[in-house]
Amino acid sequence: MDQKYFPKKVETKWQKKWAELGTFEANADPNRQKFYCLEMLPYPSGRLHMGHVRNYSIGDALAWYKRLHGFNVIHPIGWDSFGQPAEQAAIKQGVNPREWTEDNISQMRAQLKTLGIGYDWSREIAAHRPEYYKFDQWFFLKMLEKGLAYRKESEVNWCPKCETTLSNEQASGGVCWRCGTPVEKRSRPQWFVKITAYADELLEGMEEISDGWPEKVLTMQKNWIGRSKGAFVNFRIEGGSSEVPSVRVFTTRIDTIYGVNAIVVAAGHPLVDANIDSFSEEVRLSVEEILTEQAAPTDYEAETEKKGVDTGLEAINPFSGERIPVWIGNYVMMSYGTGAVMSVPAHDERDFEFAKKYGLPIRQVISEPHLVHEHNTMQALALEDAFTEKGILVHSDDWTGKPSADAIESMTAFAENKRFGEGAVTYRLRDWGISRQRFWGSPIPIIYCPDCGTVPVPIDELPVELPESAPFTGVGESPLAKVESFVNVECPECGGAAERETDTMDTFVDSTWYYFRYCDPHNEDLPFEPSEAAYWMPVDLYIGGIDHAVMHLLYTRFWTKMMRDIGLVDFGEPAKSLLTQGMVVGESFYSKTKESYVFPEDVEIQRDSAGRVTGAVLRSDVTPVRVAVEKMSKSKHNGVDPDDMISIYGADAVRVFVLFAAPAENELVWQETGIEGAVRFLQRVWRFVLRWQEAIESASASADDLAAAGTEAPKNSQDLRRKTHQTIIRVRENFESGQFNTPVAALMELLNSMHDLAGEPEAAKAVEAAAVKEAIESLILMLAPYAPHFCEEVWEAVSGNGQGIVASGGRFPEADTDLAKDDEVEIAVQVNGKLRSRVYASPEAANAELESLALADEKVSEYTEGKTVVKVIVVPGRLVNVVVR
RNA sequence: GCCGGAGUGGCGAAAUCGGUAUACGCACCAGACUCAAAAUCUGGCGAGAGCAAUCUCAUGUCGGUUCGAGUCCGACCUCCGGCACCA
Repeated sequence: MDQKYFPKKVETKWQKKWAELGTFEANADPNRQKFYCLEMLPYPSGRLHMGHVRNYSIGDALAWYKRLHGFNVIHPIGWDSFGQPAEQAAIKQGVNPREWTEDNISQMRAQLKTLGIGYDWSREIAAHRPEYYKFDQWFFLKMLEKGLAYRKESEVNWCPKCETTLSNEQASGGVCWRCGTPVEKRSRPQWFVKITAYADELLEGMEEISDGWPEKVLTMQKNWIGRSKGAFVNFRIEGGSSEVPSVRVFTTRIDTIYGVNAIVVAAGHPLVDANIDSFSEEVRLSVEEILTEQAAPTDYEAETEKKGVDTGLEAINPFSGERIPVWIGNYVMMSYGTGAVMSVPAHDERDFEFAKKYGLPIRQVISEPHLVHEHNTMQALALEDAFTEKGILVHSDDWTGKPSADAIESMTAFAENKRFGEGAVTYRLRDWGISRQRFWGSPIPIIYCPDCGTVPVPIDELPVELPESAPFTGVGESPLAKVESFVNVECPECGGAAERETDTMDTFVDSTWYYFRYCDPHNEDLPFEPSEAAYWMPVDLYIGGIDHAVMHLLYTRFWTKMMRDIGLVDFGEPAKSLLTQGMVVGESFYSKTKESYVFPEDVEIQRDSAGRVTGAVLRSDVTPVRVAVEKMSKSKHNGVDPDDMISIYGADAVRVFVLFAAPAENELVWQETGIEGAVRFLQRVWRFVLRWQEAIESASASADDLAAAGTEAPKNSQDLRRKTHQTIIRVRENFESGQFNTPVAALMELLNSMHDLAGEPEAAKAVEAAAVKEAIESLILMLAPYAPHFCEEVWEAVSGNGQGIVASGGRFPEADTDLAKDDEVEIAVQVNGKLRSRVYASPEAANAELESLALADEKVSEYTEGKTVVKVIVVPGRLVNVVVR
């Protein structure tokens, strides 16, 4: 241990040692309890950003914590290395996507090693390598076999000028990213995976994981799946083409059917197609307008006004026999449900708005129970708003007077009997489209033969490898379609000339099962050996951004169930618990005059006397600058390069800071001054240990002697031991509940107490030195998850063992609850709920004792004098509240 | 627009079970050490009133439940995430 703390030196030393000793390599061992700590797979952009640092620091802290508890910890990493940026770089800069990706991975791997995250590098995987994507293809074929993969027509963003498919990002703002041409939607055949077959199971499985997953994530998934129980009802159409004699709607509220004032269909509904020639000019124009509007990429910001047009057709309400108009509305989507709805304005908000706008009749058929009588006598009541609750039916023939729930049941049965409808369950969830018209992804292993049709590539011919390169023009068909040697192939069935599928898979496919692959990363025959996965899986803690709450996490839950059904695993939920971390944000400065983001060093921040930011100006010309806190990015000049931070402050300080600064779930505002506090803390620990090193080495007192000294020990030592053991309890509790910021605060407090209570090492008695030794060792072991290099170095100095903390038997300290007990606690005394005084008592003091102590208190009598004590509430060990009148 | 969150000192935050609001850190102020500075150490630090003891107010806003609300309930405001081809 050097006289001064040199982070770089310590970190280099231990990173080398860890690699040599294989400290973080894990092997399945049925005799040991495993712990699977997983962080979300990064996209190899080339540079680590603070979000990564945060994600991996959290994971590594927990991995260390579990190792210190004797768990067999697996903590792997890999690369989500397929995807758009590599292909974008190929188009823009002419680089080879494979080389570009490999370079990025090398850079980021080096950065991760500098950070000292304890990964098992022998398990590293990368999605773009054939040995990995072979099994994307393998899974696809398995799903095809099971009927879980199928092809259908579906829309893509299309640039008519570049004649190419665009991602939503490339089509943002409704125009092509390269040429600015307005983007259209175009239909083409694409492959889908039947996630909807697992919709109910995805809902049911939530119960199993509800303890470990944030409720908000499960709620979001629940809403995304959007299960609704209801009924299909067919409405006969009068006066239209015989091609489409009726329209089917789905409703969850069949009980409101006597209030239907119209049928509203989507512009793309077959009824519209079938009758388009008989429609008036006005209707035809509206249809076209709505279709054009719906063909543009969705702009979520813009509020779409409800629009519609009466087709002139009529539908017959099968319950009442009433004739109602058929409308076309822009708020009805062909892709959702049946593409037609029954409009019940009195009981649905959207229908209400629509009816108000077009002056359609609004008839109330559900009433609040206490108003039923009025509704039976009056025809209708002018409604202010739609009444969407369930209630009692009115004006509904035989069903009048029935409660909604009963009516829904019997009306559905009636529709089934009369064969114009049936009960049904629908989902908002749609099947997962996995086709991408791109090069940089896993090829879909399908061959199209003019004679045999769609033929799967035989499983023993996998992988279908991507060619070395392709023409990357950004124009025309996917680059892969232009590589003849790839496209032209013999049909596996008839041997005739055939063509390969040139679409590749969505990169979400790669990330659905990567953490299963970590269990057995070099398997050539199977995605993983079931026995390996059986040991390591499921994941004990999965850590990643909240932005993945729905899609990735739903896909991967689905994939797990699919893998269970093909016999690879015997469970259906891949992760026991989930921690969603917040974003890392930084202050950004936008100059209105320059219309661009400017560098922080060019900005002068103005504050009021209290220190609040009131504004900012550009140093050069004193023009105003807008200050915001936004997600870090290069273009906003508010990013921080982790490498810079590490070289200035050291990896340990960076890690301590990101974990200390905010709870993992919160947004983290990057402030460089904060990290200096982290370094200062480490340096204080270093100096303290250095000062005491000699004294604690010569301290002969063992733990037993310490215990024997008991109450005979000097007060300072007793106080220090109490603080040490209280800290152990706190840190443990916090870790177990997923709090990573508060343990650091607790450790800082412990260090402060050590300073206050330790005294001078030269004058310390054996018992005192032993108490200090206990504090130091506990502190180091508890700090190791945050600052592993630092703690390894200090541990080596105090223990004399250079094999590393875990290998030399270092374990998380155990708390002695007796030692942690306070002699005396402060009890708050309130009068009528307001804090008036404090009394001191033993933590075990009985309620009656606390009550009399409180009532005897001078301050309390001041407030109770002349009044009657109505009630005294005592919370043991906390407070006494005297209620007077 | 739909779905899901979050708002506590100058700043990051703590209080996890309805029980002493502001632990810990940053910034700032004062002092010690120093020729000086840095580093380090000591002390102060929500707002207002008061010489002081102390009192009043304060957890986005408004209202409610309770002996007691940052915490529970209702309405609102602001900001953030997701919305199926960024990952």
